[in-house]
Amino acid sequence: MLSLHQLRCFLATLEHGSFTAAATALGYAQPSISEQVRLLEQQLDTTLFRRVGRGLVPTEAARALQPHASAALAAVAEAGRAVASVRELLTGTVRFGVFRTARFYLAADLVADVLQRHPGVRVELVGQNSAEVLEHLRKGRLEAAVIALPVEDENMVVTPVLRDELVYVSADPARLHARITPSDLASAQLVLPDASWRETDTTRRQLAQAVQRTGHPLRPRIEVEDTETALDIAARGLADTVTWRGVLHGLGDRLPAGLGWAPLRPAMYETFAVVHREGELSPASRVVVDLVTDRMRGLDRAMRARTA
Amino acid sequence: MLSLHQLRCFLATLEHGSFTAAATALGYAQPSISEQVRLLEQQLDTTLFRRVGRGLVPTEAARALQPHASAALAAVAEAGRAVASVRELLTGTVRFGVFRTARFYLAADLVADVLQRHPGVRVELVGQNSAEVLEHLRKGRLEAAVIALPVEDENMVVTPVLRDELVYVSADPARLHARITPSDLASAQLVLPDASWRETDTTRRQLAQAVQRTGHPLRPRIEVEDTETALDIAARGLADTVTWRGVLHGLGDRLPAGLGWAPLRPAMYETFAVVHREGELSPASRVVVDLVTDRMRGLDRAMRARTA
DNA sequence: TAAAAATACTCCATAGGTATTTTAT
DNA sequence: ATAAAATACCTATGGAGTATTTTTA
Repeated sequence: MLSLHQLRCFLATLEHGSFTAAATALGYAQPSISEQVRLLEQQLDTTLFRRVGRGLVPTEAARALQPHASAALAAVAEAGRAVASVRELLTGTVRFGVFRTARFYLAADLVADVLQRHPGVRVELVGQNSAEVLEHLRKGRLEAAVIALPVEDENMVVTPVLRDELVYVSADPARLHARITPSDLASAQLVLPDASWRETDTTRRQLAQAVQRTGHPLRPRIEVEDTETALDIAARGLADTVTWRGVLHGLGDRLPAGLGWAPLRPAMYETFAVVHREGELSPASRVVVDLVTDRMRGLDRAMRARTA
Repeated sequence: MLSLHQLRCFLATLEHGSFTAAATALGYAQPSISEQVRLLEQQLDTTLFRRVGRGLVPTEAARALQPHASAALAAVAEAGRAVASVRELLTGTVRFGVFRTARFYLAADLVADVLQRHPGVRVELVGQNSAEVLEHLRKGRLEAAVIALPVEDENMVVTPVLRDELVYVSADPARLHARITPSDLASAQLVLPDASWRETDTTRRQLAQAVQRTGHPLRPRIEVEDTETALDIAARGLADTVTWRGVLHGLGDRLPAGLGWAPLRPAMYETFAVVHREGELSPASRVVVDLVTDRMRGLDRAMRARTA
């Protein structure tokens, strides 16, 4: 089969007019070049240079070959550049898995950070739910992510970055007087998010377990997908809900008016961690992992400070 | 340096999703493929496939590489096709050297023959004079030609194909009564072609030698480049000229009216030969060489028959 | 348990070198 | 006599194989 090396030797010979000159230009010995061209001629079953005296004259076949040989070498050079440009984060896509409510914690700031450092890249933050994202990590479709623990997989590198507390949210101040117990939850009219993931979602399972111990099932009156929808419904007084302090913190003054919150007792926590497979991370993922770790840890400190 | 083989292995792996499948498709053993991809990754300093479980997941770098790898392979395939197409005379240029008056012998028929057999090719019939064409052959700029002898070069394969006789041409029947001797030539008012080549042209030299022996120089009254111009001038009665019987034969009824001819005594001959360098001829030249040899030999027989 | 990648190793083709010869200017 | 290609021969790299081990679904 033809080789790029043969084409390189051929083009150098064509350009410089002799094997000797081509050899000098390419940094080889003359016999090496003439051998490569000979092989090329053999494989193409044609003469590329007439050996006339001590010179070479390109044939018609050589003229026909030239542009395609150049194109092949150019494509390979371009291939190298394209890969380098992805490697150096000048182009390409940076993909990162996130838990659904990550937008309340990282919001657009993460994307802004990435784009500022690497203006050429595309960014994809994917993930509907921690369990789903973990599955993507396992299958190799995602390289790294920030999700809720637990992650029971010894092939994953898990770096906890933020511990958050679950709180009870209601539009009715009366319902917020006391600290909320599992039996309060069992009797409450609740609206809960993550309808599609209720079986696997870790928060749901924690809640369900706590309520279960009171002898009652966890039966939310309303189920929706989105946390903000649940908060909107709670703000209308249609039901109460449960969410992370980090969400309320992240929403800030965009929190629907009239809502208040109270802690659960016993307290329920969720820990978020940056997770990726063992082994080398791509430069792109490395960048996002570092940024997310920083941001989430900073947020963790900020929230703990507010509690203290 | 990157190799086409690596790119082929990479693309097959990308397409089939595993080294094993790629190896089967390409007809190699699995370790050979994974080794090639490993080398490619090393040379590009990037990971192309994440080894996840017993499967492979292409990275962003792999996606960036793919189109360029395909382009390189396509260019190489195209290179092979282009060369083959020249080799098979489907495209490309057929170049052949001819003496200046060849058009009277071969005319457009040769070109018609070539184009009929090989409709895709370009044809170039080049040459102003046998001496110039021989120089082109020596320098390798031409592969084959039909020119006037002598060809004194042991590296050339010389195949005589037609012997032609020089004749005296005049518009004045009185000057054609006798057979023309060198002293007649010496005293005649002559128009001769090949003005630019008078030093090297073999016919000129033959004529000059014969006239020289009478003690006079050959001093044509008029010199032009083109044979037909010389004949036109002769037809106007401005001077007599000398040309080949083959020219008159080739012109047929396109010979300017009023011209007649007479043989020279002693007779002077010129032999035309197909000439090419020793060694393999390209298929294109082979075709033209064969066609020209056939046509010229046929013409030679026809002209001898007319003389007998 | 099955399927795929990785590893270890052996073998051989070939790229590349040096030295020399041939050829043509 | 010079400059270039061709030839001869040697070495080392690396591509391809088989056999085996490791990993994971």
